[in-house]
Amino acid sequence: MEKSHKHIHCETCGVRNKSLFSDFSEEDVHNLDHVKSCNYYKKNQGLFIEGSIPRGVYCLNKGKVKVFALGDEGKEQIIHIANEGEIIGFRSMFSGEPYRVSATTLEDANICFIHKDNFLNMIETNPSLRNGVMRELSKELGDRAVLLTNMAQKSVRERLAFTLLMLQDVYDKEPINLSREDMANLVGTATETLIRLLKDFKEEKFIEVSTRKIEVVDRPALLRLAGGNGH
Amino acid sequence: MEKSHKHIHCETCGVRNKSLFSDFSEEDVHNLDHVKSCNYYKKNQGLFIEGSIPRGVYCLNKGKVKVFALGDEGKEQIIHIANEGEIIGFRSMFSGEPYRVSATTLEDANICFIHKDNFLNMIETNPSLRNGVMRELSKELGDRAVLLTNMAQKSVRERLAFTLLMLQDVYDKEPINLSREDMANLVGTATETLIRLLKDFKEEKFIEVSTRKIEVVDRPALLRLAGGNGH
DNA sequence: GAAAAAAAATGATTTATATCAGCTTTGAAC
DNA sequence: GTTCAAAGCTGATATAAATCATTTTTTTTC
Repeated sequence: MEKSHKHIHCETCGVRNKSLFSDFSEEDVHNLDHVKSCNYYKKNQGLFIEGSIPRGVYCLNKGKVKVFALGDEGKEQIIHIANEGEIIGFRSMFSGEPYRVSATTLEDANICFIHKDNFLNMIETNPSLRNGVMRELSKELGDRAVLLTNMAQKSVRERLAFTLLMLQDVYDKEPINLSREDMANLVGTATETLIRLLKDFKEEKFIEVSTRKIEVVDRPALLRLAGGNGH
Repeated sequence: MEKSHKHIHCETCGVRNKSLFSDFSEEDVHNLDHVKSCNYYKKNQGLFIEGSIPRGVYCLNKGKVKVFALGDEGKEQIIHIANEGEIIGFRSMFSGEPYRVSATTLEDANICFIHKDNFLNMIETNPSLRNGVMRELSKELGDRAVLLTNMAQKSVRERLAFTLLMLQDVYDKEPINLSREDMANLVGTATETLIRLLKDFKEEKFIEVSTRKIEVVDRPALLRLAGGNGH
């Protein structure tokens, strides 16, 4: 169901330069290619879920993945949207705990899997990977402090502006393509509220919307809103 | 102003067993003691502030420290309360960025300082410290996913219950002793709202309050509230 | 120990946002 | 191309929580 035997070679992987494996030696890359496996995932397919035990890490070759926690009423809180080149699932591996979050594809995807033992071994023996991982963990910790502050102190309108800017970066030149529900779960609001605010933003000419696709057309305005006084 | 020359020896430090240095060899401890410096901090004294460049890490020997980010209107969002034995400030060091958060003592404190170079050197050469740091980073990242979800999805009442339980752990057997403003900045609400809810909790016999000190007397009730349906 | 300052508490009012209910459009499946 | 389910949208209403304005209590300072 989820497996494809089409192997993507790390040696020629187009997104490796964006990844934590970017400064691997030729030998390391070869070894990496040897131990990893490649899988094809359909849209909305789960990679792992909260509470289960990590078996390894996932390396995104193609496609985006949402990382989310479940609230008490089962509502998803999206913590992060992972993009091509990103490695996900390594956090819980170091802490030895079960996953604290779940991950699901947002579109059809090619994702490689590296078994825990192999990955931890690479961490031990490869200082540059290790440092990259530590840098990544630290950076994300900082990002989350900002997210938490936004969530606690900003209005939904401000958070939406912030989120749209973030999404624009993730989707790069392409239009943002996310369900309203996912977007609401990212902003931390009700779907209805999100829809109403999107309409406002559209009328205020901050964004352009065609069915579900969204494009940011007035970045400075959103920046102003997201940054400071959006009242 | 902030310096005391009373040196606290790592060899006999009472909280070292709770710290990331707990399984240091005798030699490592001796070396650590040699490179660190000890300082006395008064209540509400800053250790470092958002935007500045990390010079090293801080190891709490005595006293608690609040770690917080500043919102756009200058309101503090408290991210974490660090306790004795904790090492703080190492996150930004790995990412090479300026601090994303600030840290200030909540009470008079003894805090040791380890210079960046020395700390990074220990990380390089001491796998157990390194693994401890990675475990710590990962764990905290998981905690923050939960915090973010709480902030996005729970009511202030539920978050207060959650926060009180957390604070009870931090203060251990002692009563919680935090200003109402700090507590509000931890819960993510207005000070007035926090005060009103504390009154409710007191009337519902979940807590006992004497002036500013708070004791949890009905932990199960708070757990129920914090966990699930607090409406 | 009185005076001043800071923190805590209370009351009244407003408002942003959730919730509920119904309607419409879109895209998928046959 | 028609049918059906899911996603998107709109309107009405309720409410949790912020804000503003005072008052009271506690803590600090001289």
